[in-house]
Amino acid sequence: MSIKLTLPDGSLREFDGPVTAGEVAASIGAGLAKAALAAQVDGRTVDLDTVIDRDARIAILTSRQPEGLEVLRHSCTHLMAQAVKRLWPEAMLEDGPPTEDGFWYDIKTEPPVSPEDFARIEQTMGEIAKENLPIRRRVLDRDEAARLFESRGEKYKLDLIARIPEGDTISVYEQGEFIDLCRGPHVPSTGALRAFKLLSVAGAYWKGDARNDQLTRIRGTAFGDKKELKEYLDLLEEAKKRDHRKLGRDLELFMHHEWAPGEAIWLPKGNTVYDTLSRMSSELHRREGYLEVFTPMLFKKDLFEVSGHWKHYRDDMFIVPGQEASVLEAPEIADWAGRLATEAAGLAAHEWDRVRGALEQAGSASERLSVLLAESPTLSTKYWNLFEKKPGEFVLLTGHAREVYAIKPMNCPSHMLIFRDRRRSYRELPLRISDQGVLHRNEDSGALTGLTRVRQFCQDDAHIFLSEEMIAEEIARVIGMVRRVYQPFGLEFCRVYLSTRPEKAMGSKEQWTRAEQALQQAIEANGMDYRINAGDGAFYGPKIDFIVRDALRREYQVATIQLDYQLPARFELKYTAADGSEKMPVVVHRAIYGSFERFLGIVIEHFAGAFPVWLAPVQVRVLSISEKYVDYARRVNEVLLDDGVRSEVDVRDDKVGAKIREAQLQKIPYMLVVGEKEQETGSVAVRSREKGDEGAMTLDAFRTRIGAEKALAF
RNA sequence: GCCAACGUAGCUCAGUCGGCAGAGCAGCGCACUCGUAAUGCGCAGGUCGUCGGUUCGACUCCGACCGUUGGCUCCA
Repeated sequence: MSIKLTLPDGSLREFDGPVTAGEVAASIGAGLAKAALAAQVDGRTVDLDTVIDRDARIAILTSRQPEGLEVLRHSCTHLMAQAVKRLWPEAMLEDGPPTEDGFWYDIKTEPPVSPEDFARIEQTMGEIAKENLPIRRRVLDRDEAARLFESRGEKYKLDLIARIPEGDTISVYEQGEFIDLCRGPHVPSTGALRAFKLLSVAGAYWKGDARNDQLTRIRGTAFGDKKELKEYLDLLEEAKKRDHRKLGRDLELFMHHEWAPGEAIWLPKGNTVYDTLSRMSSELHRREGYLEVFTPMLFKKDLFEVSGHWKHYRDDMFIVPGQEASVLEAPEIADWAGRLATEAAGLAAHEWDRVRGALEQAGSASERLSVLLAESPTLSTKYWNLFEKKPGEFVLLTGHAREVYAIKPMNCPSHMLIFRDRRRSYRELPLRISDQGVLHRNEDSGALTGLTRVRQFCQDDAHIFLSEEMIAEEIARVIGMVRRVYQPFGLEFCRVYLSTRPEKAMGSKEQWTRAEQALQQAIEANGMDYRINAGDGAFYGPKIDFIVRDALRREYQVATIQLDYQLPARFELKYTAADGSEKMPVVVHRAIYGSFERFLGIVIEHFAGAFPVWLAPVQVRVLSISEKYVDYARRVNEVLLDDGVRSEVDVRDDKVGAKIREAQLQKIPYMLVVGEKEQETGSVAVRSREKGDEGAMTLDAFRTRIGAEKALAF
């Protein structure tokens, strides 16, 4: 019986009988056989020793294909686990998958593995690789598997086995003394693993639950060869150099303070960049028919009760108790303790006796006040507005107890109020309301990082009120805007995700289907590459997320467009249709930068702090060669300032080399060196950040040049 | 919020066994008046994150808290 295999290039290979994937690789070429790590048979990734006994499409995987690299990394995490078991025989393994850029394994050791152990582990990994142990797959039944891992004391593995669905094949992979429960596939032997590196450790909970055991997640990465590994490690180095937190400090863009955790303090230069982004965005939105508004930061909680945030989002909101309560400081506590003690002396005898008895046990003013309020019903009734909230903390209510306010975490609720402010006509739709208001979200302390995750931020936010028929066209417009916004930054578009109806969703299935189709239509009209995230939509509507890639090819989710059927219903929004009937609009939430803070963080790293002229906080620095030319340098600076150029002047007593060095480190796009020659001819010697010395030109010529380059980019 | 590590001058980082707090850069002053990535000399700079405990004595050991970082969870 002959077997016909189709290769990826379409060519056909015939074999006399069943063959392994490895044999197919060998029949194609010795080089391929050597590089082969696994194979794909009819789209399924399998081990090289898998026997193929029928006609199929086959592709041999090496570390060049993403699928091959994934197999390599998966095997590498086994290699690491084996090394850890050799060094810590009592170590227990949990789970160890490959990831997008490496792998990790959750391991329980006592004490936990630390980065100091990496060198030893890597060395042992190298030894095991050198032993070139064959990696073999075995299929076990459930009981055999359970007995095997039971005997090895791998209690987490027993749990994994128990969670494998009934009927699924249970397989283990064996290399030397090491056996791991694994679906596979894997590389043929440990010798195929040559280029790997351990990177970090972090705590991880068993099954991701804080109540469970704390495991150590050891992360590492692996590549097909040492060169690729080095390139990746260099990329990590480069990313570290570009870290927006470091550049933010070095370039004096923003700062943080422990008294404002999660909130950036924008320094003059950072504020200039921020403001530039903001102005560009406002201008674009104006041209696109958006109406910008300015709305309160503080609302009574009633607004959020209507919007649903009070119920669903309260934990993430900052609540402001109006003027209703104040916590007493020590002197006030002493005051109140004294005042109430005086009054207590005039109480009825039976009450006073009890209070006096307890007072004798009390030491501090805080304890005395606590006793007075607890033991005397008369006093605690009279001073109902004073009470002990927790031991030692006294709260004084000063009135208006019902007026609780909250700081807005999103703009949408206030925009609902704007729509509802008067009767709306179909002629006004789509009504586009934009808002760069300040938002606060009380993010978990452990989640905060630089500008990436903050508690205070602004968005280039807008809400579009429209009818259902308008959705496809309007979304297409928004997508057009999104592309336009990223273009000047040089951020590369990768793809979009369309997230569809989740399990728990509001609104009818038909309505969702219509909405999803409208979004899909808009995406296709823009000719964009997209993937569907089934069931990942918000409960109130489907959404589109945009992914971009920066200069280091790192991917970020930035813009988002979400359809919402819930808020219009909650706020009972309506407009008068052409036929005189009343209809409920649909709302589109959309942001393009997303948050200014996060976007700026991405942009800082993307440009490595070397902003293009139109975005640079300082566009020009004029450098005087010596004291004699200070006046001329100042005049040049004035002229540029009058032109609207962000220029400054360095007239310190320092060598020009030192001034250049400093301006270069500050990543200022243009340095204008002025000395005797320039002063005499009314010119400037131009040095650009990228090209270095460009020679002299007249000041007017430079003004023309910088004028063109500083124009806002969209 | 949870786990771990970290917190010393504005920044980057030393600081031995518990015994007087250190460097480079930045800053300030003076001299030099300079032509494309660091001129020289000098001065100043510290509640060693905060509070408490142990000790004759704490930057150092212990505890709590605050903050940062990495991860988890969350969010999207």
